[in-house]
Amino acid sequence: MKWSQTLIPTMKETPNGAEIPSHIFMLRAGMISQVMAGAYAYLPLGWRSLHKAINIVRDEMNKTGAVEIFMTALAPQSLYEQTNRVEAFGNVLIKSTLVRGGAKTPVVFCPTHEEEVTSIVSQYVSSYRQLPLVLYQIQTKFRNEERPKFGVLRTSEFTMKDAYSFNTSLESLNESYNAMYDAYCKIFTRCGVPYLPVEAESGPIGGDASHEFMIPAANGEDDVVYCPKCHYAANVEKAEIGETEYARPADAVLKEVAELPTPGAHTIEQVCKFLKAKPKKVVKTLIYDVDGTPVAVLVRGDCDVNENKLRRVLKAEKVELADEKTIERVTGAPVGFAGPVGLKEKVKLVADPTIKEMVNFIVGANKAETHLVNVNVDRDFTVDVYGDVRNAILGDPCPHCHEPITMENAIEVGHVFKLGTKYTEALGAKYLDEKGEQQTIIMGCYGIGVSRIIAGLAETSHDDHGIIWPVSLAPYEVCVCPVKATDDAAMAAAEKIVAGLEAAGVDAILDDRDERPGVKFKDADLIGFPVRVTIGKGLADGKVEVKWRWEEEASLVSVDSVVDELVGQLKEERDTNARFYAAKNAKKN
RNA sequence: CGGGGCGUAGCUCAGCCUGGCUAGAGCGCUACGUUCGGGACGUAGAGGUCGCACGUUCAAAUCGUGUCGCCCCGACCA
Repeated sequence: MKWSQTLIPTMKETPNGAEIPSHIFMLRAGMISQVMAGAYAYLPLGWRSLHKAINIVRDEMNKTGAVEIFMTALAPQSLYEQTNRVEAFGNVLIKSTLVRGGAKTPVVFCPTHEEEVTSIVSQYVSSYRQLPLVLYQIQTKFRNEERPKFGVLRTSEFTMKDAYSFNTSLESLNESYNAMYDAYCKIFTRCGVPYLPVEAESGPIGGDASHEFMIPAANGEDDVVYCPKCHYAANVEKAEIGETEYARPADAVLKEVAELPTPGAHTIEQVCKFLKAKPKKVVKTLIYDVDGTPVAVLVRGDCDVNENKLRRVLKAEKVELADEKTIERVTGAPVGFAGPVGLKEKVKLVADPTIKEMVNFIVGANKAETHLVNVNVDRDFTVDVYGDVRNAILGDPCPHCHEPITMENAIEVGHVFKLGTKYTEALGAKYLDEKGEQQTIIMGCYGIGVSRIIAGLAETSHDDHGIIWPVSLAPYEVCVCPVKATDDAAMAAAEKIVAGLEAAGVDAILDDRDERPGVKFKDADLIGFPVRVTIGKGLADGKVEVKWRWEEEASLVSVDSVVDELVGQLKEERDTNARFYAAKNAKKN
């Protein structure tokens, strides 16, 4: 391919609005173009890279025995009503109406395909002999994000690989799950992205066990808990906190409770500012509605309540923050001044055990514009239930080895779930077993945000000059760059090299632009082609220059052997990313 | 949906506060010439309903109101 015949609109300056490396470089390298908030068109280079990721995903899926299908992006809303997910998805679901003649059909843009695939399977699978079956597709998903951001990392429309396993037993489900888990590890390794599988909440999709695949990155939106000693890793939403004995220091002096006016201070931040205290000295009291009954939940000021954990601790169905009315009724005060001491209405007190070791802390007074100081648990109030009801924070004990955990930001790129029978039950996907008895199919589902792999790579693999693509995802593997476009001998040599590479199945691009060398080099670095072959003065001696993007030094290679040499090196690199990873590790040390 | 910022040429921005000549710069683009190993230079050009609407005014890119769009923080989110 000749540079002059494709469309590569590189930019010298950072477009207004791009703030994180992946967004900045993908725009500047001319890979993507914004259409509206949360929607990007892939230009030739971006599309090529996305396609390579898709092919790697497809290859590994096929190797597991999964079978590719292609479902519709548009589905009747009624399908989602059967599983109650129109309500569950809420505003995330993009709805529309088809008008045909006088008839109107409500439809949705599919945010995922459990319903559709299950409906298909229920139609055509009826015997245990047809199972297990794993179907997958690679397709555009639509989710109305309330706040799309960070370029291609969070969009309303994105490319996803979604796979669904249909099993007859939990053992079979585990096999499918493990096969997917292993395939995901291979996929991310082949794509050159760092990844960390972590334990995860299964969220509104439902089901039991689940793991997320995370790319550790400073701009990631998820927080991951990691134990450096035993390697326990979990999403902060899920991470358990190791059990520890919390107790007040033996020499603690408990002061007298005092009531202090705190006008206008109804958030932790405001209270702290007002009383000149740290959030660690405050205990937050949140009133929750737990299956219709109000419950007070206590955590330290710098911690967040985790509703999933709370639900499990209380063995409840539904947990949500109580409304204003309930809070006022329970506390006798407006929102923001709730405290455990002297609640107007007797409610259950649930607390994080961390508060046991707190001395003379601050709580709301259940009275407008007032807080209590020097409050101590057991002396001033008693807790009904202690439990792990908050998100882990840096330094909490690991649930397995009790070492202090670390936290990092990460980008979610994959998620595997054991779904169970939630969808097959709702949509009547059943089969007859060996005994001729009717059974409900057991399901698993497995997703990869393919477009996020590309953004995640750019986010984790770049330098000041631009992106550093591994061979496996690079839009072109080799950029052949004659220093002078007007030099006929150089151009002829370049064309021959490109033709040779292409004939051997290497993706090569010829920078045939009549630009000054500096411009070409800068563009090549910005886009991040793994190999640049420079044809300049050395050609007189029969030499060209081969420079790998992530290596400092270029090497001189004979113009006659450069094609063979590169074909060999690239073949190996495509499969292993060995040079790429070696350079990354070298940089780390 | 709350808070903040921005909207002037393909891109990055100045001009707006304090209204007034033909609305500017750099990059990019076109032509010609000189250059040619890390974003060259000269000359000549093309390119703009100043996001949109209404209002104030003799006069609006500039002031006011409204609206739309984009970005960031928060809430939200398989």
